[in-house]
Amino acid sequence: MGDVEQDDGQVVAAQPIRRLRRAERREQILDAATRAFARAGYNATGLDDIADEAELTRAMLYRHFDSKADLYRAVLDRACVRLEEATGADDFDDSAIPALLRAAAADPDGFRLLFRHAAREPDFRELIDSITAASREVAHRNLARRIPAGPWLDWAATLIPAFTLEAVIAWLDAGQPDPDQAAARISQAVRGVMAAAHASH
Amino acid sequence: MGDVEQDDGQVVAAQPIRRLRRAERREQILDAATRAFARAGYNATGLDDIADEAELTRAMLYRHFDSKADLYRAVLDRACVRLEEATGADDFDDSAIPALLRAAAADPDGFRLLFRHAAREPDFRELIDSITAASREVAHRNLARRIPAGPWLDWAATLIPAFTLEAVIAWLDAGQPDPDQAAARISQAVRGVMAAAHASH
DNA sequence: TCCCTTGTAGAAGGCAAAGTGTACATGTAG
DNA sequence: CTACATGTACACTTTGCCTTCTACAAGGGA
Repeated sequence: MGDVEQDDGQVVAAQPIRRLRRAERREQILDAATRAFARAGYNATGLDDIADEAELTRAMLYRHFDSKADLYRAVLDRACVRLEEATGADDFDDSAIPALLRAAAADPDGFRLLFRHAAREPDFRELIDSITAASREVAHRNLARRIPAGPWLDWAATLIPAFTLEAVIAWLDAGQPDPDQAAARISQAVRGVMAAAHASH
Repeated sequence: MGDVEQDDGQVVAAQPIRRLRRAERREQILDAATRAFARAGYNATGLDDIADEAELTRAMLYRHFDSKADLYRAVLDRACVRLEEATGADDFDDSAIPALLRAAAADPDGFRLLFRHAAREPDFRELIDSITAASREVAHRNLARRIPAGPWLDWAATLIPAFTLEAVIAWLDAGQPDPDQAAARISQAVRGVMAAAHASH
């Protein structure tokens, strides 16, 4: 029976127990964990929070993942894979920003989790560092055609990818208005930052 | 005696025990804690890490601070106060960015700690939120003269302060080259972002 | 119908790190 | 001189939370 005896002794009809196949349940847990972790990051999120979010018991989490860290890695990995699928090889051409917006809109919790939390967590940031390092490389190559080598080139190559991510997250926070306009505005803003970076002051 | 018997039985001259008055020692602990926390944030930094950094024992930390959280708050408070002193009322006029650069250069660990770590830590972000909220307010007011109310105004008002901080931190990471040029470049970049935000697309 | 898998509920274990206590050493103010 | 605040050293307790274990319930395919 799915019935439940409450504190006051009343017996009420509870939700019939939903049974899913392993793969489905796993995905559902990953979805819930992504939402839960996205709120406060790894440390501040207890397994109970995740279990509640997934409407499951803590025990079930351990039937699908070896540990909290394992679950977190699975969450981050999935978010990374989705991001890479959505953005392609990330060549930083004009199609990159619309692709990034699509990816963020398709999985906003995962996106925020990756760049707002995981990027600052010592035990996990390596996963994200590979992405940001690659972006910096690409930006560095592209900017090197206009900006002479030196600290300002390094500065711009670090700043522009970081700025782009901030702009995308701010767009999510603003309610995802008009993706096409967003892409145009962010692209223009990036050009503005580039201009400032290679101006002679 | 400041001498110390080592594992191998040898007795060597140790550092003479440095005794400081309470206020001095407190400041020294805050300095060390700022450095230690700045590396990895609150959770990933143990009291032993801080004690090592300060060249003291854990017990001493408790003579100056009630708890780890108390110490962290003291560190953040001091960083906030220094920041506010260095930037003045933060009116976001043209003097704001040079002031921000001065503040960051004067206390780079504190600056990074505030905006890279504390801003994402649920138990402590309230301290930083007041700063970022105020910046957003100011930006919102200034931008409202050019950008019609709506999601794009909100987007720009969130993004521009965040971008400015990213730019300052990237400048720290690049080795703090030429503060005057940095201010000019960041100001120009901000104008570029503003232009993109209020363009009609 | 039978039985395996998925599921609940909750107690108990274990471990890392915070927090406390005690004993003792020593520079410095009074 | 001497008393106290500052300091070391280190063992101990507490706590929070991950992790494991046990006992039982129930859906659903063979």
